Amino acid sequence: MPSDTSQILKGMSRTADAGLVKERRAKIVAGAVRLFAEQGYERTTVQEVAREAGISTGLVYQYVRDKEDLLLLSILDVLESYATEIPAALEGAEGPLQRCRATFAAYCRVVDARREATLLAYRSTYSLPPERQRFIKDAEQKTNRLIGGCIQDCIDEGLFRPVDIDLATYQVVMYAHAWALKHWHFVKRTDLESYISEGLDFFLHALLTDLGRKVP
Amino acid sequence: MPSDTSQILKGMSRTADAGLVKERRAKIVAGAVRLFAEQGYERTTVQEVAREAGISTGLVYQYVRDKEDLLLLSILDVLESYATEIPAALEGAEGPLQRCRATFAAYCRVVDARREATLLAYRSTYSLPPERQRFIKDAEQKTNRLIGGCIQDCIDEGLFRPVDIDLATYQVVMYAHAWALKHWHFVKRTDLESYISEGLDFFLHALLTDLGRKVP
Amino acid sequence: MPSDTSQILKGMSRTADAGLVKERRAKIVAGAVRLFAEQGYERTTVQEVAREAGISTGLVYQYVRDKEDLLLLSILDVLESYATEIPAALEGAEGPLQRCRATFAAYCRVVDARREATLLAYRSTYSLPPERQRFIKDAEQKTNRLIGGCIQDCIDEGLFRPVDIDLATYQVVMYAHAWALKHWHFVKRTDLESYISEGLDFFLHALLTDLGRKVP
Amino acid sequence: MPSDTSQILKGMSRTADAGLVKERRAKIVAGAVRLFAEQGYERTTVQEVAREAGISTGLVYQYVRDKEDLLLLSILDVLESYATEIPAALEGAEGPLQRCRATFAAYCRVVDARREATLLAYRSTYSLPPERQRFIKDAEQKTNRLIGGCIQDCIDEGLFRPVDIDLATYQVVMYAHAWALKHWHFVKRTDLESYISEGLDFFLHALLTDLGRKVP
DNA sequence: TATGAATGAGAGTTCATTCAT
DNA sequence: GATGAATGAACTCTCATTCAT
Repeated sequence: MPSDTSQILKGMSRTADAGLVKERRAKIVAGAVRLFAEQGYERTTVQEVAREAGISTGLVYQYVRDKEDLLLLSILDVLESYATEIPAALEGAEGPLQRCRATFAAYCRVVDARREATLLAYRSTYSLPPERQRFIKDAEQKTNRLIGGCIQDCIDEGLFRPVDIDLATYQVVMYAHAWALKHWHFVKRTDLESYISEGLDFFLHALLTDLGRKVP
Repeated sequence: MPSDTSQILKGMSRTADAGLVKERRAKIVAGAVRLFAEQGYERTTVQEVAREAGISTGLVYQYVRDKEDLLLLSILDVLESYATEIPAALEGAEGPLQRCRATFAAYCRVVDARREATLLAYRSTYSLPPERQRFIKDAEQKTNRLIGGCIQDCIDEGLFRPVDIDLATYQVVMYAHAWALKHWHFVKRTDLESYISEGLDFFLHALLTDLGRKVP
Repeated sequence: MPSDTSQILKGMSRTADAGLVKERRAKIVAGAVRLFAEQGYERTTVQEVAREAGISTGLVYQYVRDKEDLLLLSILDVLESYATEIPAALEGAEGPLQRCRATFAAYCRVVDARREATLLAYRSTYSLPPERQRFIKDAEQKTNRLIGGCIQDCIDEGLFRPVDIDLATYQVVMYAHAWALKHWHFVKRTDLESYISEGLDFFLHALLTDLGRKVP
Repeated sequence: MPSDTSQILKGMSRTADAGLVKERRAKIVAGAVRLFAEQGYERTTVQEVAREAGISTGLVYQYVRDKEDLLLLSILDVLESYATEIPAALEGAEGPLQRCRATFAAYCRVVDARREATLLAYRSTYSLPPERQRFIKDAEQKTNRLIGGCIQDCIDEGLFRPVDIDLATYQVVMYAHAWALKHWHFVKRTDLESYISEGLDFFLHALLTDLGRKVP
């Protein structure tokens, strides 16, 4: 997460005890994500979030300044899970190509695991003031750099054509996000693992220099 | 657009004069799209839409049953421009590959032309009741079939690998949509025409059977 | 109708032709009575009244100043039918007792014929300004005097006990009105003719001086 | 009151504390009855009801789901006072005839005490959906059975002629209600106590088998 | 800390009435 | 005379936020 996240978070709460703050906030945000994803941000009331978290309405405002804060926290929560789980999936992967494949698959899997929340980020980021939108976009970029790094490595080793890293990265990102964005369509046609392997196939055909040896 | 669109639209207005209804509605929807795209659906008031259209609040309800109707009309307006402009761009394109390229470029250009409105569709479709969401998704599918048809033709002629049409279609769709969804990012790096040509390059590398001859 | 009804009515219309005014107004009021009775005065829109009368909204205001005027006219319409039909029913009735019986029955029958409209008068008179309420009450009194007259005659001839005319009159009035006011109840138990004869029986038992001879 | 009243009432409030709910609701309804009776249901705004109760507009909706609920509660409030006060007036009355007289008088007195509210019930019941209208009519029937019981007893003991209980009951009911419905007329002519005794006289003359001994 | 009753501004929607045609 | 599109005030209901307890 960007270095000033904690700064932002700090300003939100009126409570001293840092441990309790973190724990409570996690509980509140978990409920908020679920409700916002299900019903939309604007249609969800702070009362509902409080009930979902098992606390009183007023107490929510001890951990959050605004309903808007709740949204920011919810979206950051999703992005954070990307930033945590993708690197985790890379452990044990050897060689740039393997790391690339693993990243691709990992991204798709996180999106699948947090499908509704991913949609939330797409739908509701714009409900935040510009400054906070930028904050979220920065967080997204951080994950993107993980992917870009893998692709760069493959190019450096001559495995991939020398394409524009940025565009290739977004091919991966959008493919993963599409699993959430167009899930209503894909769910009727395929399953996650096929989606991943077909996507990888497409991606590698587009980039590999020596198809014959590496795709299969 | 699905055959029963007119049915849905008809039920919305309380005014008899069909010509006036169409004209006024166009004016109202134009403003609504702009405002919804700018501020979000929920944050935009019907009063604002009325003011933007230069009419009174009450009059809006002569042409629309609901604020929700306003949203449906706004989203359909975008999808309709896809369905109109993509086929138009195909005129004069000869041969499946040329048609494929033309479609790809056309889609990106429509999305660019209606960038904000495309975002609106992504953000706010979920604010509609399920039945109407389906209606929108159907409209989207219709455009997708245009793309799928081109790809199928290329496969039939042996130009493309025999990939899953559906997935390849969504590669195109998502690439075009990404120009709107991630515009905040791309705008700093590239322009529409480069975006299109680089995307096509990626897409064709992934699908063409005989790269040497056809890509460059 | 009271002598100044025409004065009131005159002020309502902006149209010169007295014949047309009367005819149109009758059509408008007929629809208004039906709609007001069915849905209530406040829930009925002037637009609906216009549609029911087969004319445009604006035209209603040529024959009526106000929506309120529409209500006044509607209620007067009911009272007028009382004032017309009750005397009509007395024709041919001979002797005070026969006239009393005829009046009693006639009132019940008019109420039955205009049941919904009678309810309208009960429900909505209070929606009018005090002055107009008084106007309606005066109209009602006129009918009441018809009844009072019959009772007085019976007393004068020694057929009835010398009771308070006013109270006895209201016994009749309320009994007739009850057929409308409590119709939801009576309709399950009896029919109009039984209702009338049982009511008469009760009434005559209460008033006749010589029961043995006259009731059966 | 019907056994499921509490069920209906329960669903109306969003506040847990049952004691507070009851107290507040009583305050709100008291004001609502006054205002509805004075100005009519449709003409009274929820804001006015709130102001009358000394609370904010929003708070009204913590104790009531709808403006319509407010009306239902208001009407039930009147009927409830009938159901409470009439039996109370019977205490100490001995013998069927005395009980009958007491009931008659009690009903007239409750109507007098809640005259405006009685009118409200007559005027505005139809503003409720059919199901709730039935609910109110049921409540009314309960009171009517009290009256019917007294009359039946008098018949059983040979004091009254064997008339139709139902019709005799409604004679009483309508006479009492008439004190409210036609108060604008009676108030100029008589007072409550005379109204009661003259009404009783009429009623007993109509029903008693042995007039000579019991009326005076 | 924690509660949840209380606030009140603000949104969507309706409809009596007008007036240009 | 006749139309019906247009107006905009007014009403019901919601909900983020506060604060006495």
